[in-house]
Amino acid sequence: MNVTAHPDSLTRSVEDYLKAIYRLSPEGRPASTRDIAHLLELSPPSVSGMVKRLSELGLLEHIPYRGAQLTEAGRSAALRMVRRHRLIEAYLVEFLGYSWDAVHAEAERLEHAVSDPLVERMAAALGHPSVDPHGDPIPATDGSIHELASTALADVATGRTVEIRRVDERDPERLRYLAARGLVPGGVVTLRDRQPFGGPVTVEVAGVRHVIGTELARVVLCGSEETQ
Amino acid sequence: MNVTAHPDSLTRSVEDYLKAIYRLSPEGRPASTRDIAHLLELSPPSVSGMVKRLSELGLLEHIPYRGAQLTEAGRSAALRMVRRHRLIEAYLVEFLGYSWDAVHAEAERLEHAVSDPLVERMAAALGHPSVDPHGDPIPATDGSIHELASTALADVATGRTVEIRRVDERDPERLRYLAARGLVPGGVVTLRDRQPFGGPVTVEVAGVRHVIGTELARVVLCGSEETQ
DNA sequence: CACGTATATTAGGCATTCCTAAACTTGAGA
DNA sequence: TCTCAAGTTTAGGAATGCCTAATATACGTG
Ligand SMILES: [Mn+2]
Ligand SMILES: [Mn+2]
Ligand SMILES: [Mn+2]
Ligand SMILES: [Mn+2]
Repeated sequence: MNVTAHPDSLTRSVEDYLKAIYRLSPEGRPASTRDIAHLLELSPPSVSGMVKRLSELGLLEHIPYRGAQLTEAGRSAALRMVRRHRLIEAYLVEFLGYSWDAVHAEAERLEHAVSDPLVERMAAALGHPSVDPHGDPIPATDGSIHELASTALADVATGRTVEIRRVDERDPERLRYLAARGLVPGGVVTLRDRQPFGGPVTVEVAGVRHVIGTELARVVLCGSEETQ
Repeated sequence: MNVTAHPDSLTRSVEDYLKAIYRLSPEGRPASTRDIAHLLELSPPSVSGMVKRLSELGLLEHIPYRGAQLTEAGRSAALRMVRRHRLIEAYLVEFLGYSWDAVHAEAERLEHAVSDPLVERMAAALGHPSVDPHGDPIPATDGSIHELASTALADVATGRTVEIRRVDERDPERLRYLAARGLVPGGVVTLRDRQPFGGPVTVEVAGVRHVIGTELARVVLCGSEETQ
């Protein structure tokens, strides 16, 4: 009803559900119970129950057996959490010596505990950055967000030179592996070889070649235009 | 049983109960249900129930109708929270431009969300301070804490000059009032007058006199030895 | 020592958030 | 069109953490 409703105090669970559903609805397509359950590491029945409650709260619309879709209120609450999460990550790297593989777990808890003023003080201390340490764009306070078009490293044409834009933040080991090879946002890579049948790609970074499996090459997103 | 038990994940509620009971047991004397309920703004039956659970968890000993007393495990968990709380307050003042009246509410939430490594990074950034912005001593990681003996401003002898050591942190308005008059830790005050029958005291700070009501003068703690 | 009040506990209930097992719906393929 | 597997929901239950109302205890006072 009240689209601009200020969700005075959503619980940690509710906030994480909204964030998950936001993440699973790139073009506003409804998110499935199964995918939400998988992302949050919960059972499908738990998700069914919560989705029902959130729809009663006006945070999402639910068509049984079809999926859940955020309302404007839900989307704005989700973006508020995404902003917090990414600014906290940036702050921890910039001011507390964290490495990019350790910040996600910390932010996942802190995002629910910080106040709005604290988030804005961190943003100011950082000079209002536009992306977090993984290259993910940071939504503005009004909920606007600039997603840059990007191509998975797995899909870059052979011979093409591209700039890495963002990397999936969730697996610390994967992040350490990538960082050790210069595969970080801003890094420039040239795709040298691609093996058929979903085989690995060979990339060149700062003159060094690395063979990267498909699964990994799918979570490294690159600028879709060549960067030279 | 396991005295050095690492409380792997106490809930926010449990952590706040332990902190409250620690605060209410200055010399290890048991804390009453009533006092715990008052400090946490909960009903006495809620406290009775939680105290029973915490004693089953080995975090405190409870003699029904008499009171609750922390075990070593409970005390160490409480001190861990106190360390977090006070370091967070110090960090917010030092690095994020917070004033001393705003940090308590923020720390009350953040203390449950930070990781041990983050707390230690904040401590290092601060140069391992010994007191927080309110003058409260910061326990070491091993749980040791140096409480300095102190006298309430309300009890300082007339004519005496003392240094302010610590101020109760809980009421932001009170903290602003005190700061505006120079009544902050490290501030030097001379007690000029005391009205009888629990009347106000007159103090001199940096050449200016202020009349301070008894209730207020009781939460301002001063060095028990003269400082000058 | 009995009484009454302050304090504490027990009884019973509700909201939240999770679970497993059972029942239901959907839709793709036989 | 029928079948059935995958996916979803409902049913039922547990833990946490809070509440109010009722009951029990402790202790100072007469
Ligand atoms: Mn989270
Ligand atoms: Mn990130
Ligand atoms: Mn707290
Ligand atoms: Mn403090």
